[in-house]
Amino acid sequence: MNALTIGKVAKLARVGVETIRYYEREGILRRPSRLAGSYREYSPDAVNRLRFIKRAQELGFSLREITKLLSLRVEGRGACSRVKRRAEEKMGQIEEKISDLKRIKAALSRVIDHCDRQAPEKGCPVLDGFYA
Amino acid sequence: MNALTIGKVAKLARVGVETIRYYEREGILRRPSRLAGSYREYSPDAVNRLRFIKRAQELGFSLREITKLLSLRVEGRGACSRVKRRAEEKMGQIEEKISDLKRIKAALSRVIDHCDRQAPEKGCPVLDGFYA
DNA sequence: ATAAACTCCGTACCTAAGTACGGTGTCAAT
DNA sequence: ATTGACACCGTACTTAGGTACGGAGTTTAT
Repeated sequence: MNALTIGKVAKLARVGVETIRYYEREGILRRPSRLAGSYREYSPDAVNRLRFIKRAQELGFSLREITKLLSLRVEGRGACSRVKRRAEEKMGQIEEKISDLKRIKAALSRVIDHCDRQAPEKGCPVLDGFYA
Repeated sequence: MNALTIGKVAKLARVGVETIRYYEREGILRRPSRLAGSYREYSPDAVNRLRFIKRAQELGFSLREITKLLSLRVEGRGACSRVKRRAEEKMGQIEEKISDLKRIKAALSRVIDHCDRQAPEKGCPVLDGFYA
């Protein structure tokens, strides 16, 4: 049999098998169909979903937030305005993240610049740039 | 006495007093000087440092990473190239975070757009946009 | 000068997010 | 048909990052 079993998904998404089972228990991943022998069988989408989850965590979102983020879609009438509001809210947050990251980036670039001109730096350049 | 005690710093930085003591134990915050009565006394910088730490956590950095980030400064000779290399590395990471956040943002904006035109969405628009 | 509010310290406890264990069942290759 | 790799499940353990507790000392306000 040549199915996408949990181990293969884990390897492709670079996560542990136990992590996948954990996500399933927590309702972050839908429970997959089962093969004859009771093994889990995944669709290739599961790999992307896992990769997204991992990356989103590195971007500072909790599993709870990620779950909500991934479920943002328009389904059925009435859901629309609610979904839209949540999407807009999240977009705002993300814009703030981007702008703070840019500030840290700019601060780092000042550090590098000071390095280049061998000017000894006093204080904390990274911090100094952040609350300017 | 009108000193910046731990409670005031905590309030200004919107963190708990216990968090500050925890950061001190973990070496993330330098141990402050003490007043006569053995109370901790902070400089106003401590507040900014704490705010930075909190924000950086929300941007997906661990306390360990944040500590290293905050210590990136040129001090003494020889340190320069090492500092520069680390700063450049971190800048790369940050650029990747920014670009992934932008992709999520674009995906959200597609969700909102679909909402506006009442077009029912199939699949997962957020996810679909991420691995395009 | 006494109470309320704040701080001290050490230790214990908590939550999120995994990670490991151990005994059993399944599959693929020899 | 046996062996090795993989999967099943439930439960227990771990790590990061706090948060709470409790008894004692200090400061501030009344």
